[in-house]
Amino acid sequence: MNVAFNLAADLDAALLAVAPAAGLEASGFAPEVRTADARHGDYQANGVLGYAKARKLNPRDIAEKLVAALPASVTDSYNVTIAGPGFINFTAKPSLLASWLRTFDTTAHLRSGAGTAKSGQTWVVDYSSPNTAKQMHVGHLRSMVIGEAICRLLEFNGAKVVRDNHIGDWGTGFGMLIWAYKRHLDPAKLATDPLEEFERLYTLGQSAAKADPAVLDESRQELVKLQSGDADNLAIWKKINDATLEAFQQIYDRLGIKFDVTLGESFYRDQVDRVYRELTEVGLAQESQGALVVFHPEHPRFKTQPFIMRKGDGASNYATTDLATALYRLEHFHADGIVVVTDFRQADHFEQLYLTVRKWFAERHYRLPELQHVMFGTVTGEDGKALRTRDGGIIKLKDLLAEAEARALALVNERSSDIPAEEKQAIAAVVGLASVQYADLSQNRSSDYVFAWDKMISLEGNTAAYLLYAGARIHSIFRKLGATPGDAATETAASPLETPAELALARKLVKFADAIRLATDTLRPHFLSLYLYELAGEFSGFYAADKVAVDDPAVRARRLLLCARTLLILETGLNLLGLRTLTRM
RNA sequence: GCGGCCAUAGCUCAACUGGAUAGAGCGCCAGACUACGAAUCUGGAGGUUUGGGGUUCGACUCCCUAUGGCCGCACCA
Repeated sequence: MNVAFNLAADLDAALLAVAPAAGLEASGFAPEVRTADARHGDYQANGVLGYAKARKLNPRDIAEKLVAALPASVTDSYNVTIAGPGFINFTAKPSLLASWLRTFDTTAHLRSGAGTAKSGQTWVVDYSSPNTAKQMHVGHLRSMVIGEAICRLLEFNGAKVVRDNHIGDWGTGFGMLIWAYKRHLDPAKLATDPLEEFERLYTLGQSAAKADPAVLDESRQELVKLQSGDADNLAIWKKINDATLEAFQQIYDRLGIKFDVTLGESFYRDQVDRVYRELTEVGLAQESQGALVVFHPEHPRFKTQPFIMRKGDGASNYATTDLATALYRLEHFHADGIVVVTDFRQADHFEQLYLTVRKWFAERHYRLPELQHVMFGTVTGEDGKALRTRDGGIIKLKDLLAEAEARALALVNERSSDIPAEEKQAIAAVVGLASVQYADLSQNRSSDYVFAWDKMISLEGNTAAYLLYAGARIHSIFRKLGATPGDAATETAASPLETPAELALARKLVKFADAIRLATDTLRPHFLSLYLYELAGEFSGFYAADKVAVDDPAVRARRLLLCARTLLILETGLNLLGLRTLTRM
């Protein structure tokens, strides 16, 4: 039997194919097959309701005609019923579930099943993108964690992904920083902890500029000098950037993030003139109060709120570099899609940017890639305000990760006394980091999220530890029985799935495809997280209900097959989210 | 002032972008280890989806409105 990876898409296509035979106008009919509440079956088609409504027809009649026209390939695999006002419900038969599980038996096979959705496409994903000369703090975490998960999802769907760290290394802040560097540098501190020193200088420059307009003016001039190639300022700038990037790399290594390119704002410095020229030529840019700006007359707000692409003093800003960046991603990477992962406060900026890019590219007949601003909410403390240390300071990311590991270690020590100390340390590193990542990924990215250690590493509920534990338990079964996950000789001996818990688990497993599709289409990894949590729950139920280590070899074999596939999908899914997994904990 | 986002169980969050009786976890109550790992599982209680209108076969979801919160708005990113 030839089984589709995505059963819902397969059913959708089947319904569409028989629509003409059932007397429907195929052009106006979308089957709308989606996963269903388990009470109703595995999949449901809702499309006849809308179709019938638009034509004032009886939806149940239409549903009946469609079902009658379905080919044997569908009716052999599903129990099909019509319910309510005209829902068509599909319940997969055990034979179909078994075929799917036998077909998608390795990560490579899962990948080839999923990898058709975006094959041949190139996506540039712009994430992390911190400003240099500052330490990474907790606010930088979401972009990294969500961005990496999105990269992996896109790759799994067959896209070529370019991970681009679009660092902020060319902004106004550098004017103040260079101003302070020239006057207040402490060489001893520069040698011992450069980032602390840059941060001190930056803060110093910032407050000096705020207090004294003359300093502000001098800072601006430092920036203009830098941007026009002044050798001294460039040398200082380079020193700052090199030291900062080195420090960032330690965090990236820890999170398992590897950028393909690090093209910060400074990379585009010699491309901004083309942006000024083209946008002026096509009539989008205009002078206003000394600056070069873009208005969007059709937009309620942006008709008066300018998109400033060159400042009054002649310096570029992030609008300029972002415009140049969009062009570069099209021309150099041939991007079909561009994803920028930043917090929601930049929503206005990206709306203006994309409006401008669309008009600009249309005027010049450039191909327009799909432009996505993936935004996310604020990380808050339990008081609902932005997360801070107890004394009101900013939480440094390296401290936060260290605390996660320490808390995880305390827990491993408490729960797993029989594991050697060095392995406990390694386990704690995985659990600690995964908990922090998963807390972010399990939640809809657009809402703010409350950072609470206890909920994050508490091991109960929708947490990384719960998922890792499910995996560790499966590994433990195979260890105990001396079996290997996915072993072909074992699996050929498997008898048909039978018990309610076996079937429920199998039903959940085949829906991996739907979770992947949903998470990728919406660029929202939490749909995958939620699925994995439900899968782990389904496995725990199965584990409690049906013993794997039974004497009957055929029963044992089919349960081992279920264990192996659960493990495969669980680990594949967690890896797609950017988490590492464990064999015991 | 203009605009954006948000408001779901006591708490933290889901609800597949308009589908069927709004679901989980924590907490609470009651159970399950001579069981392949109890970091687990099985039940139970808990809701006028912030209030009020509207759109339609159907609304947490779309529109209007009120309230409350977060955020952005001329040279920071």
